[in-house]
Amino acid sequence: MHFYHNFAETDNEIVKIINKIPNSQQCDLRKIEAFKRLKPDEIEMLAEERYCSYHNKGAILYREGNRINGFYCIHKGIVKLFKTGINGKEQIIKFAKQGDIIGYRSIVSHENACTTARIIQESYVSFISSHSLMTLVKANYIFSLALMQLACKELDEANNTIIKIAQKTVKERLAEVLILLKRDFELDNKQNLQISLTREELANMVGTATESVIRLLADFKANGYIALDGRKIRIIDEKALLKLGKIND
Amino acid sequence: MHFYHNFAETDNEIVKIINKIPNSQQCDLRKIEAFKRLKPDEIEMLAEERYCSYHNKGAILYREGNRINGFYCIHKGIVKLFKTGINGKEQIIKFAKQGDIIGYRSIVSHENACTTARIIQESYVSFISSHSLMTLVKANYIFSLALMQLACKELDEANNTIIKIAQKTVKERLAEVLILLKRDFELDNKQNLQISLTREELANMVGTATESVIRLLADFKANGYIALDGRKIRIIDEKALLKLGKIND
DNA sequence: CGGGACTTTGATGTAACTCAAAAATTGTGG
DNA sequence: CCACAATTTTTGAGTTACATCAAAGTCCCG
Repeated sequence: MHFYHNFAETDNEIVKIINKIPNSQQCDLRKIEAFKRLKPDEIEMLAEERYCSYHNKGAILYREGNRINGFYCIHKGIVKLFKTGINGKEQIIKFAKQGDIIGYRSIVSHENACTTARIIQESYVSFISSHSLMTLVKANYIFSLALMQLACKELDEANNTIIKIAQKTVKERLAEVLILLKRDFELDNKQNLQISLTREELANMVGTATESVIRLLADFKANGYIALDGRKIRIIDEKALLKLGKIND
Repeated sequence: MHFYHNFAETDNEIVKIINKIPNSQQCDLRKIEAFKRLKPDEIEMLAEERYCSYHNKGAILYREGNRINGFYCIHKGIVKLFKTGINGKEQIIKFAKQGDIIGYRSIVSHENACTTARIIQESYVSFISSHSLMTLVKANYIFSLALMQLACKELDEANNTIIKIAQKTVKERLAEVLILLKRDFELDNKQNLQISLTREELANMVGTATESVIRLLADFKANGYIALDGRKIRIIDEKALLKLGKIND
């Protein structure tokens, strides 16, 4: 279990004030996928009203069950979204990265956050109020449609995850997760997966025990599919993993 | 495996012509949840353009991977939505019933259907074209928002299913499924679950083997939690099932 | 009353979990 | 920068929930 002693853990508001940063080019709203269909003046309006901040690894943006009155745009870094299940075991729903928005679901539905968002790689984010979002939805049906498409895309992914967990073995799922991590996140200069996860986090993605992940990674390594160096993972034989994971596309 | 010899299996269009029915009060669009926020004249417009039909058990409304150019409203009956996984094994995503709409995700995303929709209890449905939907989205942002909320609600449910399958045992999941079926579908005059499912379908909801469902149902019966009479299932001790299924709410 | 589809029961194998304890890595304060 | 504490990772052994395979029994419906 983790116990990060971070300001964000204890008081979200204080962190925001401490971490406030200028609306620099590091926080360009035009690079947010969901905003691609906004007109220049709408982007301008958002840029005026949004709130930029910087967060270290371990910080919490929002917590499952909390009321949130806005959503976040990720300009840089990686944010882990997870739900807390039985005995406090995490289930990782997704990793959000540059260009993604998170938390919009809760404000559209007028419900409390259904996941916790924790920074796992130092991030620049913007906070946009629920009010700003609603103004745009009202004014621009193309944007509204884009948002709907985003929700539908995530729904599709979630349904695919259900069938994966229900029908594939742990080994197959782990192989697939490695492939997906390679596709979603760049490689570093040494060809390793750029995202750094603990074995426990990998287990929480796959839906298994930490020990199982460890044994399977060792197995993959022994077969020459991957190379391991601490938390660095390098995929050597992607084809083998594709086959092992029964991945079609 | 199933081999329904139904027209719908071989030619969807023919079925529609055969099954066309008048736009009777059995197909009242005002009873569709997603249309609650439409104005009377908008409902009127939809009623003009929609297409009503009747389908027997076993009929297919659309198939995973098919292009669909509209969506369906369920006025009566039950429709099973499932994805086909490894070795053709079904994973049931949800059951749609009176008041629900299905297939809208695909037309919003301009993608092929990601599930197959099969009637499991004789149904009255309306087909509404993609064009009609878009007209409404464009004209009425409140409706647009309602649709977005629907997608977000389904997304939330899907995420909850993920954590359930990943962290609960088959026994716990089966107990939960029985509870959910009781909540979502009425009981018949003999206090049995009104929805009639094969053991295989139950297995495809839970994500397990048919034999496991059979053994666990026998176990539940032996403990006095449920009564069985063929496919009729009566829940006797809901509290025990709640506890067994580790259900909080 | 015969045949196809479902359901049930039994026997067996194994993937994966759990618990425990050692080894390695990471972080921290003096 | 080192020593010590705290995580995290790894390995081992034992257990079990669940899948698989096979065969018999039951239910329909024409």
